[in-house]
Amino acid sequence: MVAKIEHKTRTGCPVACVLDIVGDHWTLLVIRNMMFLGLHEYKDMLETEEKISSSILSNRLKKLETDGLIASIDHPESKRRKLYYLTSMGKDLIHMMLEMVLWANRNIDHLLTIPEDKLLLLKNDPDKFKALVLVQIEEWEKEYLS
Amino acid sequence: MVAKIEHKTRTGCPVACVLDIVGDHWTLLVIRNMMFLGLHEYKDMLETEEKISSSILSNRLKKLETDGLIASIDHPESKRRKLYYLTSMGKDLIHMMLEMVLWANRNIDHLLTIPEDKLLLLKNDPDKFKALVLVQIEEWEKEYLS
DNA sequence: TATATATACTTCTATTATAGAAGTAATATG
DNA sequence: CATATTACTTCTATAATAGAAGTATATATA
Repeated sequence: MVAKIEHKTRTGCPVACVLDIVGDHWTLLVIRNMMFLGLHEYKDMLETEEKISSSILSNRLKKLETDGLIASIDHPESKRRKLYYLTSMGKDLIHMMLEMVLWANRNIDHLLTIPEDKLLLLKNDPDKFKALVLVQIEEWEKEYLS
Repeated sequence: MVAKIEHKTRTGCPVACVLDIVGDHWTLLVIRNMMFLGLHEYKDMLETEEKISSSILSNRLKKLETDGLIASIDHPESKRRKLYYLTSMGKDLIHMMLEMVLWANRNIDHLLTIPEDKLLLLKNDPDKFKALVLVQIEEWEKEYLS
């Protein structure tokens, strides 16, 4: 039996509910770290180019865990390290994340600096891109989650 | 010739860029007002159930206009009223918005209070749902934008 | 014409969130 | 045993937010 997770939401509007969970400057970047950059550790997320502050990262990881989008385990090689990973709820954000990226590609192309080939695959075959991302996640899971 | 709009973004990561434009508690609710609720006036947006404050609404409408996601005209019937509407860039957010709603439907269903029939259409035929939303927007445009 | 009201804001203030620096406790490495 | 690494927490200055109140202009009503 799984305890029902409590979210505080402003209203029952799905847009408002989603924003109450991931609607801030940092939460979706943490998700990006795990989903697209394959990061699983605190120290690695601290070092991403957006320079998230230690307190915010800690705070967001906790909220994401409380909200059920991520989970964590001890690193098998060290007790002082933790591994964070996406739950099915977190992984399911891939569709929304991809639409964000595609919107950016269509509308603010000039601001982006991701590699051309990645962008092309994303654009021409978003489903394949999703599948590739999910395969990478699964491979990590096979290795670290028994 | 159209002036290039300047956005300040943390980095060239598409996720970070999109978050710099719409990544806060209120911006996407304003978009929702215009996209799904068919609202076009300040006063109507003030009265939505999330109870946005006047200063935040004003602030977000300005930022959205600066960022090129919405535009505004005087109300044809009254000079003291303004009509806000989505630009093509704003309308193009529909794909992302829909994925947000679908994620909510799949993962936090118990928190939502939108009508069952709307949810069913959304779920079973998201493309039709999108088309309907866009048709409504186009009808408004035909009436108010020459 | 004078007065009241509507609309789209702006201003003010208290509270909350954020960023950045520094500190801490537990573990691991040399 | 000394030093370093990791995952935080704590502190503080700055910025953002919410809510109440005020303002300017346009329109409606007596």
